[in-house]
Amino acid sequence: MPGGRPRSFDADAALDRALEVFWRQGYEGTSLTDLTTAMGINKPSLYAAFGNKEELFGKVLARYLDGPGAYTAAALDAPTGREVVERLIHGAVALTAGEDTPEGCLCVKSVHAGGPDSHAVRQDAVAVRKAGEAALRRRLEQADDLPSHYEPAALAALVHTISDGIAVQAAAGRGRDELRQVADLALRALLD
Amino acid sequence: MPGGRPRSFDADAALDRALEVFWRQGYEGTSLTDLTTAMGINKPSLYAAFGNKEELFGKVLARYLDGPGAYTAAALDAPTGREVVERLIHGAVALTAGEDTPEGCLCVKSVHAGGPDSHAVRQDAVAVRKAGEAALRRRLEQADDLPSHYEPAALAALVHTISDGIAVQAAAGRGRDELRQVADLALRALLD
DNA sequence: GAGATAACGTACCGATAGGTATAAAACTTG
DNA sequence: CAAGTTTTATACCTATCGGTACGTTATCTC
Repeated sequence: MPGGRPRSFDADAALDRALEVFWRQGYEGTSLTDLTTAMGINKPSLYAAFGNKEELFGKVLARYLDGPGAYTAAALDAPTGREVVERLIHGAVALTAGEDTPEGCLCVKSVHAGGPDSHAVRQDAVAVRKAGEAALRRRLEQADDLPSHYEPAALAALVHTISDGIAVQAAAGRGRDELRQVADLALRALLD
Repeated sequence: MPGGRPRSFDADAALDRALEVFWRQGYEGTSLTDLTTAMGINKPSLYAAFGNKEELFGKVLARYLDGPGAYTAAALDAPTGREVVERLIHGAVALTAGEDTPEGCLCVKSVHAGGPDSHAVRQDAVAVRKAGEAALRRRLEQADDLPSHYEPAALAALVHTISDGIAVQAAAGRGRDELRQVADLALRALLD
């Protein structure tokens, strides 16, 4: 009883194209025409496969976390607390100033979508960020190699903050090499 | 020979209203209707007094730097390098998590306007940021009380990065009290 | 008070926003 | 091959976008 015309595009590949557009231009700066052009499909196909713009963004955000942003979860598997922090900070540079991807961080960009129609999108981004920081805090609670004056929650917040700063710097055009120096200096200040 | 009907609104006050809207909603998230409503004037008056949306934003950005953002220049007058850094970081918290102003930083938000029509605005914000950091670097070059392993340029970049991170955190909803703790912890890591 | 000047309010402009109705096309199942 | 199903492409919808033409109103100068 199924049947029907098969779709002529790869949904995952199309989602990746949508990710790149949203990542580069932000939610508000991206039109449906931008999306359909980049994805190589037309609007009815987009709506049938992904829902409206807001829902598509939700799926793109999930893919972002699962792909380019996966380092944040992976970093928590490092053996020591210091190494967790190092991986997060270096990972932020690699992500936000990567050579084959747009500059900046999709999540940070989305937090700054302030228009009336972007409320849900901003909330999504905020929720993702909060969950990530909570996971980092829990991981740091189990580390015993960090300078003793750090409370895990406070250190998690600070690492998150520095990571955000790196994303802004990348979005504002600072290059990868310079950004790596900033990251190394931050790590020395934090961990030495 | 002058004459003519006098304008029925205070241009400076209107600019302040425009500032608040842009600050809260970002450049792309703000429509002319949002602006005229907040400013209490209609479109022809807006265009006659401030030019188009892009030019208005330029004037708003200048006013932002001269008003809420003036602490960045004022901080450079502090007697010691340490105090300069402290004022900048604490000032970032006060600015981005102030109780009577929108959360976040207009300049950081504007950097994240990624749409095709926002190119000039993003460039403006980037230029302002670059100038600010250069001024900070020059000030730090003349400080002799900072930990000796800091190069002024690198420290300026790191302080700027942390300041950006604070702005993102504020935009993402972290409250003032928590943010102050983050700032204090960052200062201890940087300067102790 | 008569002109000249400039800001005002309204009503409008083309372009584009996000989103959909409709019908042709491409497949699976019987 | 015919029926049923789903995707495709085109063409269109309303609302709003940034921006402006135009006639009215208020002021200054003479």
